[in-house]
Amino acid sequence: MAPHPSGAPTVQVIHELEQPFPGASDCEVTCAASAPPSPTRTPLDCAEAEGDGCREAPKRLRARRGGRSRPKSELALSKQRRSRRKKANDRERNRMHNLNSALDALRGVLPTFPDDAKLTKIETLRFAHNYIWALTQTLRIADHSFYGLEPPAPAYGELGSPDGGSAGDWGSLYSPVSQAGSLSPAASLGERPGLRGAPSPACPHSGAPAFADFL
DNA sequence: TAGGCCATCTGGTCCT
DNA sequence: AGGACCAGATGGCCTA
Repeated sequence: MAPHPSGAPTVQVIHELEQPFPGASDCEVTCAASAPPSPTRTPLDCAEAEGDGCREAPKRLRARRGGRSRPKSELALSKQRRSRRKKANDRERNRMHNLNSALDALRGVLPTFPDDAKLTKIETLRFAHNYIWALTQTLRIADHSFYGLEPPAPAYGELGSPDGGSAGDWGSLYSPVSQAGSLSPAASLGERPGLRGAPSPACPHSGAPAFADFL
């Protein structure tokens, strides 16, 4: 279901899975920077072709009027502007690649089947949110049963899962418990044919190794 | 064909 | 001044 942009540059994340927070290093950003020119059209080209279209006009006037020093010709300024824009575009592209790398790393540690369709960005975030919540609940319950204590009051809000599922219920990760507009990954996963048949609620991870395990 | 998802560009804003 | 971050716009790809 989730689209796999064929033209888009592939993000390498395998090595990052071993890092606490992949993509955090500037080196990596720099490395990514040398990658892939845009596979699609570049509006910059259009802008260049149009020669700083009418959108730029007011700013140009401002620059001309307010310039403390204006040793540069219009041509030089235009060149400088384009150069700066190009650099900003590169940085923005790298920033987004970096963000996607982190997202891919996150996908890698979430319990899904290898042949499942790739989680979309929003699904990944929602799933991670619930997954963390469920793990927390499990830990808490295990803790208290070990010490023979009464189950504690829910820590996350008053009751239930972040999405409104029942507390401590692994199934809440995978079953559609959410109301419309909730953050539940389950809801969206349930809607996706490729993602049906979730891991066993009793042991989510053992039944579904992360993608990274198969790489 | 419509709708979802995505990558990219772009201009604005804030921060260093 | 320059970089980071953000949100809006745009267009491509894919699936139902």
